[in-house]
Amino acid sequence: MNSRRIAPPPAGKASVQPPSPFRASRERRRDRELKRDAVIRAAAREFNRRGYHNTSLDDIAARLEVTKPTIYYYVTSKEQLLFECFVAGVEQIRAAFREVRDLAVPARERLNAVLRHYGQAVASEFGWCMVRAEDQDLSPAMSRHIKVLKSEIDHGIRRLIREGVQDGSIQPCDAKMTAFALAGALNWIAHWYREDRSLTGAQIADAFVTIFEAGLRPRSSASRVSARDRTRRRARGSLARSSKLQA
Amino acid sequence: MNSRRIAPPPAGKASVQPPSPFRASRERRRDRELKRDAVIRAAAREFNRRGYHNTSLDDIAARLEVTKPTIYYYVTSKEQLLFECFVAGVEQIRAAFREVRDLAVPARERLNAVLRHYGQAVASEFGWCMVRAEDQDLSPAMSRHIKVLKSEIDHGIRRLIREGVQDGSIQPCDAKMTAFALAGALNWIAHWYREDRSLTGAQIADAFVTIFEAGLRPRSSASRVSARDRTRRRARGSLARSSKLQA
DNA sequence: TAAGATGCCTACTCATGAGTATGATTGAGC
DNA sequence: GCTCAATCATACTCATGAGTAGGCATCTTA
Repeated sequence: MNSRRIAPPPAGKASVQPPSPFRASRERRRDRELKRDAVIRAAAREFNRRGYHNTSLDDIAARLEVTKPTIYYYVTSKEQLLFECFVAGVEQIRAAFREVRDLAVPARERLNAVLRHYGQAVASEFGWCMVRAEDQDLSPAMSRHIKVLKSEIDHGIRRLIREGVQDGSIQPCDAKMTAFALAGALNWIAHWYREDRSLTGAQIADAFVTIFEAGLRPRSSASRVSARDRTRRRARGSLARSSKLQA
Repeated sequence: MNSRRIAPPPAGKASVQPPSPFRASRERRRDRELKRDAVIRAAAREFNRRGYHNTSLDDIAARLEVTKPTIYYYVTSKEQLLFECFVAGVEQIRAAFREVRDLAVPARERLNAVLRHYGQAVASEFGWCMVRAEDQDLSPAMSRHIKVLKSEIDHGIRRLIREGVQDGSIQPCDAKMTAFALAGALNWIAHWYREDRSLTGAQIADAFVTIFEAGLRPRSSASRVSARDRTRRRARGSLARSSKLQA
């Protein structure tokens, strides 16, 4: 419920292990905000590594080389920790919407810009919390708050899609389902990006936008040769059987 | 580790509350398999409702109108319960691959068929478990097993994409990223389908396949009017600013 | 109808982890 | 140097929930 917001992660590659500001110097220095941010960021990292329920506050504290009560000095509960991580991630996406709102370009380009930022946010250190924060893990109040934020983003995407259909820059489609598909593909990055970090968040986002734009079906220019002619005939296949796949 | 597999859910709309076979009749009947399936299905439902960690075995037992030790009579641990739910979901997708393998149709159509089954599986009662089963919640052995199954499906999709690019039925693209995007969009159904059940799993899957096929950019036939001409000019926008969105 | 075998329950153990009471230590301002 | 507030640690409490020990019915089979 704190209105402060975590700054986006420092530029450059994901820092491997940022030094804890707690043990930075022997004297206890008084930079509360800095330390609070460090607590939340450490929590995000641990949640990302081991999941919310499998991470104890002792784990997070150990990461920061402090003890559990110190965490509680900066935050009121474990739940709030998750919530703050969530908000930090979502805020990056909200910023993308604001940045794009007044641009004089077709809606599809504005949508692409938002999706690019979206993808990068999901690949950030807060991505996991943003995407996996379950209503079930949070109190009703926080759950409601999160739902509102999520819904806001969802409707922002739908609106851009509708505008794109209107201005002709986007293929006519069901805005709701399309928004679900786009957001889902991007959200899912948080699941596999931990294992496979061969690309940066920006590269992934770009690749996804390219895929969304083009679609699977070949464009006229690319389908000079009839697809049917090149189809491999298969041994035991039958076209009759294929009909039931449409059911 | 049990090799038995749960049958796909009974046809028709999602049954609201199937009667517990435990209290079906006064006499204790000896249909072990049936009851075991009921245990796993009940677990899937509760995990779906409240999440894995927020569901106690007492909850699941209560659902079945039995007590916790009864659960342990059919299953060795909570972890195994999650694992069985996962496998039950994944098996539906594996079946789709088998069914499609020998069809003599372009790869894009085979891919579409798989994606349709995929979407329906994710919208099924086992969808949540299949999609949200985290490695972190499971023992190393089961985690490995799950990763193998997931990877199998992932590579199956990639293969179909590559075949489609080869036979000309699919737009040239990065098979790995495209597979991630498709699977992600479909997996995400498990997240929102609990709240919004206005469509059936099959309808959602169809809608998604349509979206994937078409892509966002209008097809030649649909873009008779230049997009640029229809673009709304916006008050405070500037094209100069838009350049930084590409960064 | 006696003797297992099967199915299920009552009543526990026990580890884990969130959150707290209390007090020690340090720095800032006077 | 003294005082107070900010900062952090030691050492707890306490609820929860996974898993188990042991026993009582009920059914099957001879």
